[in-house]
Parts: sequence; structure tokens; C-alpha cells
Amino acid sequence: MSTSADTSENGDLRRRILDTARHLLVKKGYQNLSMRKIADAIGYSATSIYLYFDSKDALLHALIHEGMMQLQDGLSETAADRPDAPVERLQALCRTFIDFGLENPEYYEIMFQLRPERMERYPPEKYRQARNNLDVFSRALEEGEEQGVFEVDDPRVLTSTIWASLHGTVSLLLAGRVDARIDREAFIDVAIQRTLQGCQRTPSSA
Amino acid sequence: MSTSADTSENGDLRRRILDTARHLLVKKGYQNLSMRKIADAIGYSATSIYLYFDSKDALLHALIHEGMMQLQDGLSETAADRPDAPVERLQALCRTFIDFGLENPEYYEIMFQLRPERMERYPPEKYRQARNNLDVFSRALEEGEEQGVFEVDDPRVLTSTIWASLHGTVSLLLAGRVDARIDREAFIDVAIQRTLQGCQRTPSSA
Amino acid sequence: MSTSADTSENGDLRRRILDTARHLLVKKGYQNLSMRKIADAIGYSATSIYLYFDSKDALLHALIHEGMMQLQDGLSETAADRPDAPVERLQALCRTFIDFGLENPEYYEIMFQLRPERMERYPPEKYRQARNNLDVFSRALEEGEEQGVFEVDDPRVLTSTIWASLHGTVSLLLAGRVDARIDREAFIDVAIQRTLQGCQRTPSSA
Amino acid sequence: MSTSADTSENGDLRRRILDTARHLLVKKGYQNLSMRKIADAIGYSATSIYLYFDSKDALLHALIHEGMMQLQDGLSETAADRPDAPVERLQALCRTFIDFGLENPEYYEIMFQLRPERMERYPPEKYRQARNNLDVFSRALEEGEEQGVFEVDDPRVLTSTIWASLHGTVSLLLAGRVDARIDREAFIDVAIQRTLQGCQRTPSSA
DNA sequence: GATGAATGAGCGTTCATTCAT
DNA sequence: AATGAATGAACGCTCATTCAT
Repeated sequence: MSTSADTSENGDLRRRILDTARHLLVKKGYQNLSMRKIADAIGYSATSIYLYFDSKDALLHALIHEGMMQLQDGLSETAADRPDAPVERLQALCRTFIDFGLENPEYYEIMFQLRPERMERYPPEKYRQARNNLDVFSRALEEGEEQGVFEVDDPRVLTSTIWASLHGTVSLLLAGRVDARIDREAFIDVAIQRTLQGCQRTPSSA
Repeated sequence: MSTSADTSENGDLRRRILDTARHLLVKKGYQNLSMRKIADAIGYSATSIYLYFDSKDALLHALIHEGMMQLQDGLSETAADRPDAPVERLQALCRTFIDFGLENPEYYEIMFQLRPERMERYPPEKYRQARNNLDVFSRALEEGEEQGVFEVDDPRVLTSTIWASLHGTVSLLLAGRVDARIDREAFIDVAIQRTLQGCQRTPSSA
Repeated sequence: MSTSADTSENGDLRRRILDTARHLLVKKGYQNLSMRKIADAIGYSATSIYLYFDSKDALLHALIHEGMMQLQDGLSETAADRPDAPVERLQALCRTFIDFGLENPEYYEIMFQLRPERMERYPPEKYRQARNNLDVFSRALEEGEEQGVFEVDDPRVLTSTIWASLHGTVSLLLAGRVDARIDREAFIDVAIQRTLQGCQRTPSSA
Repeated sequence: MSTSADTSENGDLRRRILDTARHLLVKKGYQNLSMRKIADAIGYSATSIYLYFDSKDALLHALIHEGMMQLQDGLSETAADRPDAPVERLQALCRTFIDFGLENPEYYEIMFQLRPERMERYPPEKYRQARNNLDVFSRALEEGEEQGVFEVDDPRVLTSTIWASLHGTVSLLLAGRVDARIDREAFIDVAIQRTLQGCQRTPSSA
């Protein structure tokens, strides 16, 4: 009796839970994200969520995982499109990262803004995997150094400071803390430009 | 009945509430800051807090205000100590900002990491005042430009991107997201150095 | 404006909570004793209970303590009334113990029938105090031995077995497990008589 | 499709449910016995249990019944081994009863410690059957009386008081209420000895 | 014969807040 | 100026049970 349209209905609720959790998270904040509220929003009982997730933590972990995957996909694609131009590639990666944050504030918050004490025990192995998101930046830097355009002292440290700048940019924008008189695009452009500038081989070091 | 010793008693409890709230906030975290706990810690009833603050939100706003003031004091002092050296001053300001964040993590959170739509009604006028913290950075940049050491296109934008870098640095460190193998001090030093580097007049632009 | 009748109103609710908890406990059992049910029964909110007791455990502990005190009082009085007649005294103590159990099934259950795993952390010091209830039995036995009417090998063990018999008698009666055709009073009498018989100096040991 | 090996499959799952429930009961306690946990442990869905038992109560009743049978078997065997020695037999029966309780504590609880008004609807007919466990004690007493070693006034009452002593002994031990300084075995031995002593024909009554 | 999906009721507990005094 | 008493709402989570398939 079932039509082909029914096929995906099995995991459907799981999807809706994840999506709703994401939306509530960004709209109301971590503190106001409760199992009941998620359930109410999708018109199910709170109990039903436990059919798909062992606990609230497990649900959030799944959310983080999804976000990490999505970001990784975006960065990989960005990198793959510019195989031989590390500078351009690095710039594009910065843009992709910032865009991801601005377009997916829900994901961004649980991925990067929750303090570990708040949400416990996200498996360290997954955090490590998450950190792999940075590797694509590191590779661009190293290739750029080989080509003589970047000056990379300690790639790990440098990559992390780049990440910090991008993260700060996204965070301030998401928090609505940037002076309203500043043009958003200009702000992002300058931020990226300054980020790259900090990596480039300085004339004196040539 | 009141003697001169009583003079300060009027606002005394208010002071103690704020101090205790701050301590609890920093020591136990935002999640564990409750009216009851504050009251218990000072040996008053929870009800008493409402004599001095309309609500928990109001108390938090006062706390944010205090934090802003404290940060402003720190930054002002840092600036005052280096009246004629804008580069050195900017560097010191960055250091002061980062140190403030690292030493007052929960303070930092309510000041910079709470999203306005969640922490409602923090008076916009206070937000504006908060942004004044940035002015001291702007002044250093402008003086540096006058001295020919900085290249400042749009001071407002530039200041904001500096702030973004510092904020990203503090945030990642507080969130424990920086690779454990990276030396914390080295990370901060590189972050600051790169932040400054992005402001300096490049030879080509001379 | 308040009359003298109001004086005791302060601890009144606490009393009502304890009483209600006791009644619900015996009527519905430990598993069905919830803070909400207690609150509902007295027409207060569940939260109010926490004004008088730190936790469910604390409430139960208070109940146990009360029961222990009450039993101790009864036993002490029973003993004091028969200073020079250890046999008669022991018999009366048995009767008092059984009567206490039958008349206060609520107390009896939490005092003697809850397994420690179920209700955690009743302070060992209090359990020890509870065990003092047995001392009054031991003293009767020892005095009886001095008078040559009891034969007491190890007073501690003997006291405990007496206790076991009494406890078994009370438990079966409370659980309604004794054959309905058996006369309740006769049963108790035989139980006590047999309990005493087991302590008496046997002719062969004379 | 079914082979001869399938023959026992009909009641097979019912058996496994009962066995698993028993194991969980003994290992994890009555409080932790849930339909879900039983189902998980046997790898079936919780729903499946309802194919074999109307409710959790019904399952418990079946469990009680099994326990009764098991105890009855033990007692019968104990009795059968000592056909001509009522005293020794009675002693062995006491031992068997106590051992059963200590070795199957949670079994013991549902069999003897649940109050009927809480565990509703356990068929009275089964309770009666349960009481048959006592008959084997009664028979020993009666045979002992015929042989002149026991003095039995009312066998029903006497048997019940014996039972009370045994039940008290088991209950206190299971509840962990016996003074830790008392040797467990010694305690049991004395308890049994005193139990027997209360039945023996006293010289004065000869 | 067996299940997956779903739920309402309930648990102990914490919270910010109100109100009469 | 300060409090004790009280509460409704909410939290994450577990439970026995139902029902359509």
C-alpha cells in the first residue's frame, strides 16, 4: 500500500528532531534548549525523542557531528577547486569558513561556541576529527611556503591563529556586536585580507 | 542612631551582592549562578536581592556594566602608561584585553558571548558604552598613522577586525579548543604579533 | 493579633509533611511515595516540601529518626517500670516491641524493612543509635543471667536472635501472611513465650 | 517448516523471560526490574513480553509462583532425605529455608516481603498454595510429637511462630541490620537452635 | 509470533519570583 | 531593610503500556 514517497519516512522523525533542535538552539540559546521544547515544536511527546537519541547529550553530539561534516565538505570542495594556487585557496577557505558560520549559526554555536564544561563528554576522538578541518588550511600554508609566498614558522600555531581570527569575525557578527555603521561585507573583506597579510613573506625576510 | 560609619551601609549590600555574584560566576560558571546561591553565599535571603535588583537580568546587566568598566580601566591604564608609543601601546592593549578575558572567563562570557536576543533588554546605551572600549584601540591606530607607522584605511573597520582577532583568540582558548600541543603563550604572542602586522604600513604602500 | 493557638504554626507544615509521608508510605509503599504525592495530599506544592527537607532522603531519615526515638522511649519506659524482674521485663519488652510495630506500621517499615540499597546513606551513626534499642534487651538478659534465670552464652548474638524472632513476628503480621484462622493474640503470645523459652537456663545446664 | 527441534519453542520465550527477569531481579534488585530491561536482556522487544504476560504484575506473579515452587522443592527434598528423624529434619528444614532466602534475596522479597495491598491481585489461591510450604514443617512437628520429642500444642500456631523466627532471621540479614561484629554463621546457628529449643518437650512437661 | 512507534504519567529537583509581614 | 513562606514552571529522564502492522 505504501508508495515510494514513504520510503524515507523511517528516519524522518530523527531528521526533524535534529533540524528542530538546531533551530531552537540558535533562536533561544543552549540554556533554553530542552527535550520538551524540541518535542513540542515537532508535535511529538518528549519521550519520542528518546527513541532516536539516547540522551540530550547524544542529540547534541549528533548535531555537532553533522556540522563538522558539512563544514569539512565545504572546505574540501573549496580547496579542491584551487589545486595549484595556495594563496587564492587560503583566501577562499577563509571565505568558506566565515560563510559557513554566518549561514549556519545554529551549527556554528554548538560546534565552536559551547564551552566543554557545559556540554559534557563530546568524544575526544570526534574533537580530533573536527580539528582536521584545520588541516586543509595547514596544507595551503605549507604549499604556499614551498612556493615562497608564505612564511610559516610553526604551521600549527599559525593555522590556529588564522582560525582564531576567523572565529572572532564570525562570533562578533553572529552576536551582533559589530558596529552597525560598518558595512558587513567590507568588514569581512578586511578581516580576511588582514588574516592573509599576516602569513605573507615580508620583504625583509626575503 | 546612625554614625558616620553607617554612611556606606546604604549601598553596602548591593555591593556585596555584585561581588558575590561575580565570584560565583567566575568560580562556578554562568549555569550555576542562581539567586538562591548568591543569597546563601552572603547570608541573606534570596528575597533581599530583589530590594536592589529588579530581576536576575538586571543583576546580570549590572555585572556586565562592571565588567565593562573594569576592562575599560585596564585598557585606559595600559594606554596611559605608553603615551608616546602607539605601536607598543597597541601591543600592550591587545595583551591587556586577552589577559582580561583569560582571567575572567565567565565575566568575558556575559560581556561578549551572550547573544543579545537571549539576554534581553540589556540597555542599548550600555552596549554603546561597551563599544567605547574600542576607542582606545582606535586612538592608538590613529596616532600611529600620524607617526607613519600604521596604515589605517577605515579606523572603525580596522579596529573592529583587531577586536575580532582578539576575541577569537580569547574565545578559542576559553573554549579549550586550541590544540593541546600548542604552547599557550606562544599562541598568544603570535596572535598579537599577527594582529599588529596587519596594521603596519607595508613598504609597498610607503 | 495572633493568639496563643498560632504559636506552633511555624513547624506545623513540617509536621504535616512527616505525618503524611508516614501514612502514604504504609498505604502505598516505598515505591509509591513521591514528593508530589505527599504535597498533593497536604494541598501544597511539591516545592514547599523542600523548604523543610533538603531531599527525599532527608525526609525519610527524619522519619526513621522519629520512629527510633519513639520506640526507644517505649522500651525505656517499659524497662524502667520493672527494675528488679529481668524475666518479666524481657517479656514486657518483647510485647512493647511487637505492639510498636503493629501500631506504627509506617514507622516500622522504614525503620526495619527497607533495604539499605533502596534508601541510601542513612547516617551510620544513626543506625548505631538505633541499635541502642537492643541494649535494653541485652541488659535484661545480663541481669537475668546474674540472677541465674537466663543462660546467656554470647549476649550480642542472643539479643539479635531475639530481635529476629520479634521482627519476624511483626513482619508476618503486618504483611498479612499469617494464616487467617490463627488467633492473632494467641500467635503473639506463643511467639513471645517461645522467645523467652530460648533464653532460659535449661535444667541440664543447671 | 518446523522440525522436531521446534517443539519446545512454543513456551520457550516465556521461559527466557522468566529466567531473565529472575536473574535481573536477583542481580539488580526489584527497583531495577523493568519490562524494557528484561526485553533488552533477551534481545526481544518490550512489546513481546506482553504476548506472554498480561502485565508486569502478572509477570511478577509468575515469578513468585516459581519461587514458591523452588522453595517447596528444596524443602521437600530436605524432608525426604530424613524420613525417620523429625528433629534433625526440622533443623535441616530451617537451614534450607534460611539458605533459600539468603541466596535468592530478591526472590525472597517478592515472595515474602511485598505487602499484598501493594502487589495487588496476586491470586489468593496461590497464596494458599504458598502457605503449603509450611506443611512440611508441620509434619515434622507432628511426627516429633508422636515420637515424644516435640511438644506441640497447636501445630498451626507453632509452625507459624517457627516461620516467623526464620523469616525474621532472613529479613534482618538481608536488610544488613545485624550487628557487623556478629559472625553470620554463628547467628544463624543460634537462631535455628533457639527455634528448635522452643519446640522441644520440656522436662517439666514430661 | 513479533515489532517499531509512540505516549501520558510520573520521578526528584532547581529555578526566579511574589507577597504578606 | 529584610524575610519566611510559598509557588508554577521547567528540567532530563524512565516507566508500563498501547496499537497498527
